[in-house]
Amino acid sequence: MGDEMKIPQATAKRLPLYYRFINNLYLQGKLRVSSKELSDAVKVDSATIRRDFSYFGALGKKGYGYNVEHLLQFFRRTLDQDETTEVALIGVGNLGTAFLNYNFMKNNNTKIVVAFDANDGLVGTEIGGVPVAHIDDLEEKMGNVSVAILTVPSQAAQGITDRLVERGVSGILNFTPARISVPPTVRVHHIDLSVELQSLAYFLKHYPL
Amino acid sequence: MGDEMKIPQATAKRLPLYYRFINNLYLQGKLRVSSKELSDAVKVDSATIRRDFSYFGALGKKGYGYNVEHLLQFFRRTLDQDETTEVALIGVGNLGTAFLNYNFMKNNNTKIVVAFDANDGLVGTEIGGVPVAHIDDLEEKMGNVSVAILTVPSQAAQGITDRLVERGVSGILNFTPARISVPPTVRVHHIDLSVELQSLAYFLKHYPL
DNA sequence: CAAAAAACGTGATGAATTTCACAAAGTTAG
DNA sequence: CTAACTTTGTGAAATTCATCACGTTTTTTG
Repeated sequence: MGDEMKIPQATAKRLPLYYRFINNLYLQGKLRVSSKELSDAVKVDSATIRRDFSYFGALGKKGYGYNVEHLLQFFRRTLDQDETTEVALIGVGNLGTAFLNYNFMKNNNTKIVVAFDANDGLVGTEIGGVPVAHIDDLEEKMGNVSVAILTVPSQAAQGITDRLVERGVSGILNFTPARISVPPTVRVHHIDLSVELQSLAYFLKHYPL
Repeated sequence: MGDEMKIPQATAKRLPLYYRFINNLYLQGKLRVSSKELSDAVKVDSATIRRDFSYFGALGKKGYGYNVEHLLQFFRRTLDQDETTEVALIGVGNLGTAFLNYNFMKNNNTKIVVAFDANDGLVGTEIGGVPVAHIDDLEEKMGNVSVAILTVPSQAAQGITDRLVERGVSGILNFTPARISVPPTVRVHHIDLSVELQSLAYFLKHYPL
């Protein structure tokens, strides 16, 4: 729990990525892997990988590399893969539906357990195995999920956010273009698809490789 | 064109965000805005905003703030809003369909002009006004788009990428979990939904706010 | 008009992150 | 067993980025 609180955020953001690739290697039956091989796979500099791993102690062996199974077990523990985080999805539009059908993160530690929408035609149905409830019943039916995925129209974002926060949600993955306001105890990650596309276009024009 | 090449990447990534909010202000009829107000709206520290703007010269006036119209025109020019970047979308699954219907970036400088899929049932149809072609006809029908959105199954990612690169694409927005390999002249932005959700969960457990 | 308030632009600082580069330790081949 | 090779883990340097704090300029108020 209250482990070493000194793992850099940049490192923490890469952990799930490492986990997935190590899992792939394991499924492929690979026994060992070097930071260089892993680097080719995840496209992160090998020195960065070694540095990242080193925050957790000496996971590898000099001249050998890393034992895949050992590494996998370590990451499973570290990322709490055994304990599932329950997630609610708000807004079953195009994007929301995609996530539900995606059967998001089948092999991961997060699971969408309930969805909400204002459209009466959807309420009561199941999409991707997830029941859809009416947004008016949010407080009543969201249980005690602590994470929400927000895929509502941007005008609705702040209102819904306030209700989620009120209800005790502590993490929000915000796919709306709106920048939502939350108390300092709530963490928000923005994924702004239009900004991503535009900034890619900007980089192409102004930062030729 | 060959402007000042010294704009920090972190700044460049925020430009589209600034643009959108300034545009909102303009549509609301606001005439002026301070870095503090903008900061509240986009959730970026006001000093950071002033610093970002300063890379482009003195856009504001002391004691007054920034003139919204002037700022908007400046950003429109800087982000090449007048010149539309044509984009191809590969993979009309749940996520791809969502983007097409999203009518992505109506008011922006990027536009999906063609989509591709292997499903014969989709080929020939239009989704969100975008024609869907068969993936086998990729080379023939993609025109000279320079940016592609990749929403295919991860197994197909590298193969399609190679074809895109061969065809001259210089930017890829990759929504698959695969880390694709490209020549150094091609820019890839990864948006890894599962990593985003997992890292949010990790932060919540290990970095209490 | 004068004083007070607002707000920019930026030097300086500090924090976070990446990368270099190499000693130390282990592995492999003959 | 020895020599050659591999690869880690990490000090130190380099880079990138965010934030502070304040002089300066302009606006606003009385």
